Amino acid sequence: MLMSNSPITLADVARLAGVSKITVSKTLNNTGRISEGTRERVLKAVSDLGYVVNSAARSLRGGKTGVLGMVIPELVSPYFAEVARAAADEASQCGFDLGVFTTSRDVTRERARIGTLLGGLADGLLVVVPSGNEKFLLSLERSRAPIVLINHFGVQTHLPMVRADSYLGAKAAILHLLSLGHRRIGFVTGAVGSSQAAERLRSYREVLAAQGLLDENLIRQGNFTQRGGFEAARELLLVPELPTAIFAASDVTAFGVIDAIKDKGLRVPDDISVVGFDDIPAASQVHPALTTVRHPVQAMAQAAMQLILDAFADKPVRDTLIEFPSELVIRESTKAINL
Amino acid sequence: MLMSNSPITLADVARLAGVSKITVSKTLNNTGRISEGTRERVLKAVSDLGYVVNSAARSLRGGKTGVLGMVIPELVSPYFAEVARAAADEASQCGFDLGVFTTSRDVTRERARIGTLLGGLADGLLVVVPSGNEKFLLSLERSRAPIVLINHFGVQTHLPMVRADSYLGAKAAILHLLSLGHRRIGFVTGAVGSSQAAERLRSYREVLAAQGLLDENLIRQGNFTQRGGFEAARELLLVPELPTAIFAASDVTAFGVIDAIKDKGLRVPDDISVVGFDDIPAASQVHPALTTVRHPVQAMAQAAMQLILDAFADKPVRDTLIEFPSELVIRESTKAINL
DNA sequence: TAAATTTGGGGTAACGATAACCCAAACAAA
DNA sequence: TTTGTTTGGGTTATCGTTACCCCAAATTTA
Repeated sequence: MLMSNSPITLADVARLAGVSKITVSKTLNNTGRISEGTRERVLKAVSDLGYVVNSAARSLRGGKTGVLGMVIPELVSPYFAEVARAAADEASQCGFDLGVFTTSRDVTRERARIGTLLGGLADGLLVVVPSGNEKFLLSLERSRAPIVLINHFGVQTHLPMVRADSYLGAKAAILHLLSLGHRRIGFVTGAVGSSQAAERLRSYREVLAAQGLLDENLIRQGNFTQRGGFEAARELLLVPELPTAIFAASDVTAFGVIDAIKDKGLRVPDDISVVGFDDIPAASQVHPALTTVRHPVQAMAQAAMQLILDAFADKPVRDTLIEFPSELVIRESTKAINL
Repeated sequence: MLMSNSPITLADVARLAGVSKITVSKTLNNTGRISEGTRERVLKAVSDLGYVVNSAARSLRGGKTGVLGMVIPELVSPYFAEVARAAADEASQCGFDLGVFTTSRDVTRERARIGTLLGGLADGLLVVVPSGNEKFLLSLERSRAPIVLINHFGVQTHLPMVRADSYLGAKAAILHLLSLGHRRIGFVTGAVGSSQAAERLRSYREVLAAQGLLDENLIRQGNFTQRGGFEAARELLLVPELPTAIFAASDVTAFGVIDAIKDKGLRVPDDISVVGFDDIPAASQVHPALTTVRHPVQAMAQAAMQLILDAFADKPVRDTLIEFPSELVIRESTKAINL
């Protein structure tokens, strides 16, 4: 158990066990026929030396590294963090490790990075792009390594995709509020340019318009941050006739909205009901617990993993699109309107 | 720009440019003497073919991959997410990409994974261990690749470490509350087993005891989650004589505490002041904005990166310990006691 | 003019692991 | 006894890149 300064290779193990490198390799990979005695000697040598395979060498030789890469826009966003967590869990289940990278603002650098990753470091890639960058996707499409897009909308591509519906989930949320008797329902949007945010707003507009309840004056611009939600709601609460419910384009936004409502001396849900979107972990931890629309991130992660595995098995995955419905989760922040 | 099914190598570029592989390599790495004309032809071929170096091969040859690994206990914790973000920013500044991995519950697997990472995939490692696992650290110490421990307390090790003080920061927070006139100060602890949580509690006890104000009955157990903070505070608010301030062992805990206070019909900070710890991004986004103790994660990330770079440059880094003071950030959740 | 230096570029080998192939010995079948 | 088959294991070549060394031509210096 000495601290050797040079890394231990197969050759070192082979020497100690008195066999050839191949025999060690075969033992560790369970390929080829090895006698029980030899196997034990090899395993002991491996353990004594603390040998671990050099992934670079294995990768170069054509094997897998056992590492998958994931690219997300940012780490500190609870939603992306949750998506990454689900993916990491799922990858782990399948015997892979997941390395999470954040996208670089610089597209050229991003391309280079993806190249690096795919050039032997990772066996495959899960990419979450907020609003698809065309060039970026094109360069991705040219890679021969498995790549799965998550929550991608917009720019056309042949890459396999997994995503969650936002439209129907938002519709369910609005219908829920309507069923509780709410007629004046406000909306705080997500970030400009986010396709998901656009879908949620579109759903809000269409459902309320169908009921003749759409009032554009009850819509305020948010940006997926808590402060954004706070500011937007504070403005919204300045209208002459207050809404009895507010639908926020994300849970984090909803937290800001709730802050603003409480700050004005009103109560949630007694005075104003609030619905969020995403069902991030914190949604069930706040008080009152947040009624929200859940994106089935676990199922998405599973599907994405399956696509990666399929690609490894040379099954065709191009042009695959798997879409999951989002689901209304009713908690404590919504309540029937008090007449 | 054809979509070739086999990856493009140096040889392909060399063929197209009419030079040898070595010339291409030298051109790309700026080593050796290359004429301007040749350089241009090579660069054009690289660009036409969309060539990117195979990191595995480069790593195997003894070079660097340009990728650093980071291991954190969990992705969804705002504090760890923030630490990871800071590290990724800093790595990016230094020309590295940072892959974030979450620790596996299984120590054996963890060892294997670290081995994989260090076996050619990553040039170095930043490790955040919540409570140091001895075996794990030992195996880390035997690696020849640069490793930096972040926020490590407890188990002895020779690995270079960067950490933030918790004791003095907590002391500053308590002194702040005392200066505002608070005499009954509650405390909601962090997770059992966390060395950071223990430090914060120790500080609370010692400072208050020195003033003769320590009341063990005002201490409740939390677990670094919002719900934990909520439950703990709800219990705490059942004591006959209410505290006028509550110190929470983390910002997330503080959010739960605030929820509980508001839920009881009291106001923050008018009735009860609240102080958190960590200064996660959300702390400044909530309303009222949270008074808290900031861990200088950016500075820590910078220092950690510097240690990695030093190690690359063969400077001695063993047994280095860089500790940063934490800093009180006064916002809106604390207020002078109203008599 | 001859010798020394610079410039531009190529050849070879090696990093560590493993797939494909090969080869002895031992055993069974004919 | 001869032939066929299994068992256990080693040889060779290769993945893509780059450090080290070498060589030819061009240029400078003596």
